[in-house]
Amino acid sequence: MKCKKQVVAATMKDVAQKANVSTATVSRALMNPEKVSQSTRSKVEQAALDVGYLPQSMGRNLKRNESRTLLVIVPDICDPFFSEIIRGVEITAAEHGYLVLIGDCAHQNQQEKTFIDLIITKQIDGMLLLGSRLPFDDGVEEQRNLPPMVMANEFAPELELPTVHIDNLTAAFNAVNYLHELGHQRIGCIAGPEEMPLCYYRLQGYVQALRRSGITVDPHYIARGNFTFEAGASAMAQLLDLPQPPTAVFCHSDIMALGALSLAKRRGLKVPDNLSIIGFDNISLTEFCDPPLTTVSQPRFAIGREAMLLLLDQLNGQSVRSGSRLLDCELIVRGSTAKNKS
Amino acid sequence: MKCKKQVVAATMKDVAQKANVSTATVSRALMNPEKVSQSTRSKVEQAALDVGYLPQSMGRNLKRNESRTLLVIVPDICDPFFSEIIRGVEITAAEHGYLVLIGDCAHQNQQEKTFIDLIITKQIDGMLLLGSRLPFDDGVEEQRNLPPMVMANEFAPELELPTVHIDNLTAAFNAVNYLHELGHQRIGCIAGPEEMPLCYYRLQGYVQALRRSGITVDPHYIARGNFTFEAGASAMAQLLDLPQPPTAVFCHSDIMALGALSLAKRRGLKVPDNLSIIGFDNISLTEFCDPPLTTVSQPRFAIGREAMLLLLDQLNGQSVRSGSRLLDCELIVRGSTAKNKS
DNA sequence: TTGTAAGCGTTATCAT
DNA sequence: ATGATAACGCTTACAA
Repeated sequence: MKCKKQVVAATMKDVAQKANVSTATVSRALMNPEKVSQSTRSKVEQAALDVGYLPQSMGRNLKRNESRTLLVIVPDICDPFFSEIIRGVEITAAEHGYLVLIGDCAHQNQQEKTFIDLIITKQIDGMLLLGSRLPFDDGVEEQRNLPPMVMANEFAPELELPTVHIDNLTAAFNAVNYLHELGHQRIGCIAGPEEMPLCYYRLQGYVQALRRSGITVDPHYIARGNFTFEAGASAMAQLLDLPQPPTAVFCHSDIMALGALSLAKRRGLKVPDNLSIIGFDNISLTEFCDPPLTTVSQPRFAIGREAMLLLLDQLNGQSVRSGSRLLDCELIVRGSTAKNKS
Repeated sequence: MKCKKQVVAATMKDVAQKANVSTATVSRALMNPEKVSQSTRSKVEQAALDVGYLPQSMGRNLKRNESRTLLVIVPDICDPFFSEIIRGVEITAAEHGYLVLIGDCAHQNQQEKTFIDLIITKQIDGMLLLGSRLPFDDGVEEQRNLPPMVMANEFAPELELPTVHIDNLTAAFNAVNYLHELGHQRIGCIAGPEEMPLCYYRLQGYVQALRRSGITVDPHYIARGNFTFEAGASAMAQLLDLPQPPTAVFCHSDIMALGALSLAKRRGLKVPDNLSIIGFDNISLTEFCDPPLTTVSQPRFAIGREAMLLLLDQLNGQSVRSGSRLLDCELIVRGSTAKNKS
């Protein structure tokens, strides 16, 4: 029996014919079962089953003027930090019948224009931002009305978006404080770019922890890097070249911490014996490197999930949950930190 | 001037009114400019510009019975190996006006059912498989007619799909041969699951390289793991427990190689002095670990791009390019391999 | 060359 | 409780 009766997907008309009712009734029976009689309901349900009917989204979406698709803007899809957030986002979206498009900002090819077009052409109902900037020119949002948006992981006060985030300041504070408890006095910081709000908070945490410990903050002990391995290495070099190099370093990301670790080793330093290093994010790399990295773990899956829930709330017109969600994070102590022996 | 004239996106009707023509003419002027007079064309173009018109995909798609959206099935979105493939896929798709949905198979939540539903409900026009299996029960594809598909990275001969891949056998052969050239005679293999065609080829490459070198293949030197760090470690343990443990190991993936590396270190072995290790994939981790891993590099971005091009060809009804595409890969020699000193 | 009208698959309004 | 009908935005015969 090779021939297929039904080459194309079943439509509502098919169900209607099979059940001897109108398409309107089919729609009601399936959407608002309480609005049809018991008998027709089961008649329709049976017919739908028989022909293998599933509502075709394009017709429905056109009528409802929605796409049931969301866009998540990712600064760099190849950065492992974002993978698990994305998974949280997608699973949660799927649970609520939404599809998710990934907007990768790292490459030029995904032009800014593309994203705004997705909005104008009604291909997305909402956006989830994992970076701190809108993925198109400022000012555009004044001309166009933007769809519901939520920000996760980063901050952009001027956008006034619901946000899912950790307490970066406290996390950094605790990390640096841990180094101080280990007896370190000269503690450096390898920070991310100034323009990232994230980094501002983490730097403040660093500063406050030092102050709290009665240590004077020396700007020379603060090096900047752009979240790459190489930047971490050269920032570390910069710190080690100081007359009194730090005995411990707090980094704004694991990748930079790994770069710092690598350079320290190249210079013949033993980690953690001569130098303690703390990273941030707890990407899987940190378990496997040598020594394994002490770092701050963020609940990445939960960040994705909560952000999506916030977005779904907006789409459903519910009062925006609570504005924002603060999630817990945790200092994971591994082998890259030790008591100060200098 | 805060009030917005146009709260909703401009439709073709708006353009038609502005240009004093019918919507049909607008459609023609924009789609088939040669079918309208010079004057009306510019009139329409101007009007479209004025109202900021972009075709709304839902209307168009409904009419054309397509979604301009593709689905890429990823075995595990958190496996860094796939990230860059996905980037190649997305950029190429965007260049051709297609959107890409990511189907992550790793978690249960993304039920198999979901994927087949995307097909039935016409939400996707085609699929790109990064694993060797269809993401739903066998047999289903006999009842439903599946959309155009392309496979990348893996193999499934029975599906008879156009495929983008490297020559796994030769790559493995060269890697193992390199170990032999370094003087190693007892060469182990940490292989992936038997049911992955990929692993069959890599194992064959291992076997053929040994034979070619006149080395008898000892099945005890072949350990299996499921592509996780832990599996790599326990496979390594198994090999080291042999009466005559190998002096070099070829691994089917970097992650397993890192597991092996970690265990070897825990047992007090020096890599590469006492043991050489080769991985597969060249994920970014391999540059940063200690020692950096010798591995086989795959052109991941190109794999994604070529696969997408193949899929687009099918969608355009062009004769499927060439059936399949074979891409080059390369042995990257780093610090985890050295001359046999035993 | 251009306009009219039908249709894609749904849902919503209005009768019945 | 149900059915006819119009509508969402776009494309395309067919007519003019």
